[in-house]
Order: sequence, then C-alpha cells, then structure tokens
Amino acid sequence: MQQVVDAIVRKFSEHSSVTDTVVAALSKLTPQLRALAPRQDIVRQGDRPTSSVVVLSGMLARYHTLSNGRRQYLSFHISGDFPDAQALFIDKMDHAVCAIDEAQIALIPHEQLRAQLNKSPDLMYALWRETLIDAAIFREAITNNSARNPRARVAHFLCERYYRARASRQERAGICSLPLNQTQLGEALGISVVTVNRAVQQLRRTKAVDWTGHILHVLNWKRLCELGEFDPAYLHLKRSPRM
Amino acid sequence: MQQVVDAIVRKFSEHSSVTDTVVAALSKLTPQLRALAPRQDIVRQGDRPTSSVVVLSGMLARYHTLSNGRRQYLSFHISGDFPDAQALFIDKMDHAVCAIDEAQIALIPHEQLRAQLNKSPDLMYALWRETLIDAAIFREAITNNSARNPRARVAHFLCERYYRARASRQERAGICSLPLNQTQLGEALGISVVTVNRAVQQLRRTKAVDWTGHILHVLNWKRLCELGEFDPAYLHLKRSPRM
DNA sequence: CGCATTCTTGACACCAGTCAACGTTAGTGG
DNA sequence: CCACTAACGTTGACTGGTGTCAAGAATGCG
Repeated sequence: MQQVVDAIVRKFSEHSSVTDTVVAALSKLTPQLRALAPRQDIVRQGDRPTSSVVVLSGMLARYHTLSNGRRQYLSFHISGDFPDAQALFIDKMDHAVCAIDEAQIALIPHEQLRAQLNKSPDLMYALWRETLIDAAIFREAITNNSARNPRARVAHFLCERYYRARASRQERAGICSLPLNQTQLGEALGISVVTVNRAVQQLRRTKAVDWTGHILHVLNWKRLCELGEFDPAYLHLKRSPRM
Repeated sequence: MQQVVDAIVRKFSEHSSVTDTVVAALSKLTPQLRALAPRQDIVRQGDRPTSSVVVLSGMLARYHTLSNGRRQYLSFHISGDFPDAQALFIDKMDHAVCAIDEAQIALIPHEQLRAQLNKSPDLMYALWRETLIDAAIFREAITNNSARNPRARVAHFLCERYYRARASRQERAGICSLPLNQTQLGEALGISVVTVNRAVQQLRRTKAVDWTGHILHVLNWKRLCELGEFDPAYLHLKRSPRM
C-alpha cells in the first residue's frame, strides 16, 4: 500500500505542497491492487464507477468511441495519475479508460476517498488541482489537434510525454517509455497512420528525437520544443524538471 | 447582487442540488459588476487573477494564442458560467478570456469565494463539478476537432450551443443567440473561414438549422443531432431540457 | 449615403487520407 | 534453432478534401 501513497504523493508534489496531514489521510486508504493486460478496459463509457483508479506503473489512456466505431484517444496517464478522478463527482462516465501496455493500478473506493477529502482540505485541493491541470492538458490538446500541422503535432505530443515523464522522475535523462504504436498516436492526434509515420520520419531527420520500439529518445530538447511549439506552462508544475 | 446569485444558482442547479446553505453562502459574496465591450479581454494568458469571473449576460470565450499569432478558441460561456474558476487553485493563466459581444460579468474576489467554499462543502462540490463538466466539454472538443469532418464539426458545435442555451432556460424554443462570426467559428473548430462557410450552407440546405446574423434557428433538432453525432451525455445535466 | 465588416463564391494548389503492397520485427511453437 | 505468423512500420500511387487567395455581394452601422 505504501507504493500507492508514494505514487500519489510524488505526483501531487509536482503541483501542490503535500503536508503531513495529506500523507496521513492517504495512508488511511486501503486500495485494491490490480494488474491490467495491454488494451484491457478498466472503465467503459456509460459506467458508474464506485472506485477511483490510480496508475502505479505502465500507461493508461482515456478515449471516446465514435458512432462509426473509430476511437479518439484523449489523454495518456502514467504513475501517480488519477485517470477517472471526475467519477467522484460525476456519476456517468463520458469516456472509457484502458491500459496501453501492461499496467499496475490501485482502486480506491469512492466512499473512502470522499471521507479523507472531507477530513483533509489540503488533500481535496490537491486532487482538485490535479483535475484542473488535467483540463489544461485537454485544452492544449484542442489547440494541438486543431491548429498545428502533423509534424508539429507529433513533436508537441512527444514534448509533453517526455516532460511529464521527467517531472515524475521515473526515467533516465534523454529517454522515456512510450508504449504506443503509430496507429494509436494517429487516433490521439487526429491524423492517419501514414501521416504519423511520415511525421515521425521527418522528426528523425532533424536529429531532435527518435522514437522506435516503445522508447522515446530525446536528442535535442530545445530543437524539439521549437518544432512542437512546446511551452510547458500549461502543465502548471511547481518547478521544471532538469531536461 | 441578487442577479449574480440567481445566475450561479440557476447554473449549478443544472448539474447539482443547490441547498439553502449554498444559496446562503453565495449571498455573502459582494461581487463587483462590470460591462465588457465586444472582443475585450478580461483575463490574459500569463495573468495571475485575484478574482473569478461569472458571466451574467452576453458571451465570453477562452482562447490560446499561438506563436504565429493565430488564435485558438477553446470554449464559449454564457450566463452562470465561471470561465476562469481554475484560477482559484492554479496561479497562472494558461489561456485568455475575452468577451465575444457586449457582456455583463461579476467579479468575485478569490479570498471571498474561498472562504465560502470552506464554509459550505456543497458549494465546493458544485463548483468542483462545474470544473469537471468543463473538462468533459474540452474532451468532446478534442474529439470534435480531431475526428469529424467540417460539416459534422459545425453541426456538433451548434448542437452544443443550442442545448446549453436551452438548459439555461434563457432562450425561446427553436432559437438561440450565437454572436460569433464565421471566422471565429473557424478558429474554434480548426477549419478555415471558407470551409466554415461551405459547411454552414450545406447545413442550411438540410433544413435542420439556420444560422444568420447572430441568431441560431434550430428547425429539426433530431436531424441536426444526427448530422453532428451529438449525444448530450457529456454535459452531465441532471435533466434534459425540452428541445 | 458611405464605409467597414462579414459573408459568399470560384479557381487553384497541395496536403493529407486511402489503398495496397512490401519490409521488418518480435513472439510462438515445433 | 529455425519456421511461421501476426503485428507493426514503411513506401508509392492516387484521389479528394481543405486551405489559400482574391474578388464580389450583402449586411449593418454611423
């Protein structure tokens, strides 16, 4: 269970001051651990979850399913993230949550979490802030998918992934795990696989970044930021990680 | 001031149970009223606001400014909306807020609002829920701007505007105010003005909807929903308005 | 009435989607 | 260890949708 508290504390520390009372409140939780297989759904559109998911390892994603069956990925989540925090206050899921690769998660019953939120306002503010930053990331995705060409779109996406991985201090410098395939990236960015492929190759040629076999190599962070017009302000971290 | 409480109560009632204690807490606020001219900014990217905006009348919008100067509209807001609620818990604005047409707003000092949130958990949950629904709308915008063709994109946008206007019970059936021009709609949906124009004309030909001169006429709601693949579930309203 | 803004239209170029084939990689079982 | 397979990445040819540009029509406001 310590593992769960640690993941949440580390994540919350990125944007909030985590006091002892917050840690104490989190320690009262008795989450249930669970392993997910690649592509396994943990929450479906229309569900009314009674527990909140916390990612411990691996990557989870949220997605919409369109009437033609197409899938639109909305966000990707790593250790410490709450991909369905909203379900605490909104009954019905308007999107689904699935695992991208093998993932470990914790399930916290809503009742338990609500009880601790009521006892610790700081915990409540931290989780609220978490959901607000989530919204900021969605806004940036609107802009990215609406106003940038495919190359910039992919570059921006890679910037965000790498920056958030660095912020979580789980990865070595210059490298981060990115267990997606190009089809899925296309479904996130609103472009076809072929276009993703050509954009990735263009980026490789710039020597700013390489992405092969689930590992992202950042070779020239500054240049990659320029290519993606990336400004991390929208992530609202207390301090920038060393890049 | 009653006007401000009314607008907020009406809006919160759409998704939450507004108890007497919530109304009492809201009545303690002493907001400052302000009129905005069309296109006037009220919050700029990078600002650290000390008050929250509540829309009383007219339409406000949030937008990103890109490095090339282009503008990406992120959302549009009407009476009762809190377009910068996030600033209560996130210092620095990652986007700007402006008026679309002539608008009346109320400014509530953060300190005051925070004090009342602490006194009334129900108020806090209602505002939190408000921000969560906001996020759901952003997610839908990602999908709309990434996965639908221009005609469906415009149709979906019109559906959302009309549905939210009906939910606010401020407009007559069949009609709602939409004080945008086609250029702005293009900047919201990630398509060019010319493409917006052609999509609007296609929609007119379907006899499902007409949009001329800042007034949206919905002629065939069911057909419009089909054209826009619109399902209002993501708005998370307690009860659907009569359409 | 005159001007500014917005809407509308057509011509044209090009980017990105689709389709289809092929290459590559990784995992599986014999 | 190799053969087989499935998933994924890559490429080219082609098409069509969407952006850009530019001009003209309509609308609204002073």
